[in-house]
Amino acid sequence: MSAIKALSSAPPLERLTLGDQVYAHIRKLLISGRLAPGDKLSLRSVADAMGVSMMPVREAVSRLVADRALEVTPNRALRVPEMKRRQFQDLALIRAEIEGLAAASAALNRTPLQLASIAATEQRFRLLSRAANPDLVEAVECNQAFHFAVYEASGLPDLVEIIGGLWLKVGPVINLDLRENPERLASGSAAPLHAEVLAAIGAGDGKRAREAIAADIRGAADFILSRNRLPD
Amino acid sequence: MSAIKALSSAPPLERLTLGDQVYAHIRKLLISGRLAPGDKLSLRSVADAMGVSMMPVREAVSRLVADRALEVTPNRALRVPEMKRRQFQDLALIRAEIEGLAAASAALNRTPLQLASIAATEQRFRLLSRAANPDLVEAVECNQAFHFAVYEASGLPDLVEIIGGLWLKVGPVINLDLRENPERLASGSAAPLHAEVLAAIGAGDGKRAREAIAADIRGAADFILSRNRLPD
DNA sequence: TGCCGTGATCAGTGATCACAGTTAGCGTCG
DNA sequence: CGACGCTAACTGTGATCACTGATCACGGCA
Repeated sequence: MSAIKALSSAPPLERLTLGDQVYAHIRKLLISGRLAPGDKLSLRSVADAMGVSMMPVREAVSRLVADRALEVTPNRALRVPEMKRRQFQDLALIRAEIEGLAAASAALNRTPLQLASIAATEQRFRLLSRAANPDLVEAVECNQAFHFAVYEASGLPDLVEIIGGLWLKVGPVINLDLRENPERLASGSAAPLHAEVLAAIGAGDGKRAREAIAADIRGAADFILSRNRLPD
Repeated sequence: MSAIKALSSAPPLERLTLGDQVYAHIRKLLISGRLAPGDKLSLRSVADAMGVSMMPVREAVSRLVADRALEVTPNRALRVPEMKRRQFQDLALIRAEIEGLAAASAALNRTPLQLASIAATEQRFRLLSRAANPDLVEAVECNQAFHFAVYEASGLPDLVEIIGGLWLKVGPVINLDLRENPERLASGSAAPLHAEVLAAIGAGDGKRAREAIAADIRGAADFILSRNRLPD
């Protein structure tokens, strides 16, 4: 029995199907903006590109379609949805509320370890946004890491999942825009607001954390809307 | 050309795949509580029961698993997830916030037609909950119809979709409980709170609508938690 | 020269087959 | 009589094939 016990200490042993891997891959491409709105995909081409059969791709795509991260047109074409201006505004409103709740909850429930993790990503993002020639891909990932470090600290996994779905929708717009307007990183108010979030969470001030996150989201959304790259 | 015009007047012609129909069917079973936590399914049995092959069922189930409305255990068993007590509390908190936002937005954005629809479902629910021997299945559906009439009136389809995902998770618990404790319908505070929601939306008072919806959600959650049927 | 029918080609959807892993039931041995 | 071990049925996953429908280019007719 002792041998059994020794073995059972290791195995979280999560199941990783091919479908899950394909899903994770496409999801990352979407959130980082490497798949832009309007881009077309096909099950067979993705299957060939990833070296698997069509089945795992179908499974992954059906989930992404359910998340509205992809869409099948009436013509049976598969593509990244265009985001209407109005929808983008609505999503910013929704995100401010939901991610604000997560930030407020994080201020009350975060562990010291989680606070340290938030502080670390905040510092990394601050240095990155100050750099003379920042790596945009890294900046995008770092911004995401900071936000989700905060949200994870809320202790509400169901809420984090909802937020992930929202990022999946706005990711192509936000990160594609950042790629084309790199100056937003330095001139924007993201870095100081992140610092404000960190300070509020450290102080256990839920209300302040909520407002800072909401301001961060609204700031980025207003910037993108002002550029007027969205249809409608 | 006039003949062409005559033809084009009719056909919205929406696409309805078998996978979509299977998804809608299982989803309805879950939300109405006819599939209870712990219930086991299998792709083949569902396929046989619905008279289709395994493929559409796979497509539907993969979406439901992505929504956490179903889960595949490491043993490859497929079942309705058990809800931990803690998770149910968290979901009530999240729902109060998100559905509260939808109600507040509905108070500001509802059309007269939507207001009438909300009033109609409110009245139906009120009569039903006063009845001597209420039809529980109908009451469950009517309660759902009222809530979503409110949320639809928010004018935020993305938000409605998120709420749908939340109901998918809590549906099996809430409606299974209602089935076993029918007295909650008459003794509960749902009917008066629904009336309050209706009044607030009619008056365009977002804050009041938000608080009434939140109170309704918390009331039902507290009742179920007091019955202590949940593990952990 | 311009339009429309027609074919090839490729899209997603659904069915069927193959496989690895698990589970449960039954027979056998101690 | 009880426990162990094997086998058979059943699970989800992945691959392959068949089918309907949509797009587009070519060619013939007006």
